[in-house]
Amino acid sequence: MQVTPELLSRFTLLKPLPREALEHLAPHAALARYGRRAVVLEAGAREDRICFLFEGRLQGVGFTIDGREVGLYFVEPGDFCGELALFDDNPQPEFVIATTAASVVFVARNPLREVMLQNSSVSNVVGRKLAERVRQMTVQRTLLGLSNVPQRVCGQLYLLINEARRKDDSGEIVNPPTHKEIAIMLNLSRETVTRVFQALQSRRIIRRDGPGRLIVADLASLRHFAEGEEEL
Amino acid sequence: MQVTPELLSRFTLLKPLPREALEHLAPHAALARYGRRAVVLEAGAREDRICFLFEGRLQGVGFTIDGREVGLYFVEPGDFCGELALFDDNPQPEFVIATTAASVVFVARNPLREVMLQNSSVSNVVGRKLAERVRQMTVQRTLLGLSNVPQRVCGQLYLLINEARRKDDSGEIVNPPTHKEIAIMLNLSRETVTRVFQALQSRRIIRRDGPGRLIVADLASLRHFAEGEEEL
DNA sequence: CATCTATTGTGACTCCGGTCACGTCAAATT
DNA sequence: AATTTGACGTGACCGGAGTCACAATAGATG
Repeated sequence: MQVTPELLSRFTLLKPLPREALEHLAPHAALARYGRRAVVLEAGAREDRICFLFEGRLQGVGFTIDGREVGLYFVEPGDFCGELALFDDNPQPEFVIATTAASVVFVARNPLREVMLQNSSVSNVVGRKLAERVRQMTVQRTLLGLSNVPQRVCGQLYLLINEARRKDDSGEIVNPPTHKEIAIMLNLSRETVTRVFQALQSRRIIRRDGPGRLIVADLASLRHFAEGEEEL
Repeated sequence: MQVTPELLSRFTLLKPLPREALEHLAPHAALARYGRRAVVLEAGAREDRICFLFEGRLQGVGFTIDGREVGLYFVEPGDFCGELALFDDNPQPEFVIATTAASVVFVARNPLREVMLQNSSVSNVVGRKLAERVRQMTVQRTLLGLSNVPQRVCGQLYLLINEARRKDDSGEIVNPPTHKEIAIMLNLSRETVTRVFQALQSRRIIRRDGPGRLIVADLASLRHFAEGEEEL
């Protein structure tokens, strides 16, 4: 499907690009839709395109030798993934899977790489974004160091809100990940996540609102638990 | 202390640089020595220099809210750290600590950034290196997904050998990390790591050789355990 | 509407790694 | 040489998360 420069400019990464660069990229971009659980990027493959998420939610997923799933990161609308292909020709290290129905824009690697190299301000943006991902991974890894498991879950929830947008004292997460998807991010079993969610719901800290919305009613309390100032 | 272009060119990152670039950088470089446990880079600080490790071993370390140490990565001689400062002005996300006495070369951020931007082949190299770090973190995170703990330790040992150099069927690790330093990489207690090491030693798979050398006598067996084909 | 499938909810049991409390040992420091 | 320090070694105990099994939903799908 045809992609317009306007569509491309709606992504924060591409927004600062000059008009001409966007027009150069548009012919090499394509829109795609995926159903829940579909594989968007394949691990081990030499992907020749970068994936920009328009709507839905993606998750980077790895697999241990014994077949256990490992959650690496979530991709929120407006963000992108598979950007390692811009830097070298090594294969994509992890799978990227749609956790909900999702629509994405693929941009071919080489044209984007050209734009990046020609325009130094652009390579700055891409580099910054990659650096940001490293920071994100560092935070996520640090979460795993928490020995108190409910604390870990609260911390993850808190991160999820920040990745979306956070209002004053409450937040909502659209297309929230399933318990299992959260569990693999935190090296926990699905049941444990369920139990923590139950505890949070009974304390009116979180609440489900229909199918695709999770509402954090009491963000302050959530942060308390995430920071270990109070035990669940 | 004064640093020569020759010294700089001994680092794999800087090796491909043209002579003139190295001469441009040399005046902005300084050699430094650190004792064991010294802090080389400070978390939260806006470090204005990149750290190249000449000899010794460094470890990236984070801290959880409850004060627990989290091991993020090891830095081997020839490698570097603190490179995020090349991409943006955000603070260094984690501490970097010398796990052994170490000598490092600091290169000021701005001159290196200039060299990187002027010479597109250089920014390629730096970008590749950052991408490689993301892959490394992904592998490390995947290790944590293993439910079998001895397997996790063997996998880490195997990574440590690869980061150094690996010979046919045995390898050695100079300046091996302490049990505690390995433990925080794997979300384990120091005692657990000790017990696994004991098991590996009694099976003649690993062996200590003096203070600063750990010898992997049977690399094939180590890999077996790392891949879960045999249980410890 | 009926059926099927995936997600969520919940209890019981087990086990294994953390914690604690030591002891040992080697290396650095005085 | 004596002392101190930090790393390594090891046992006993215990708690808590994984696992298993199953029920109850809720969404998809025909």
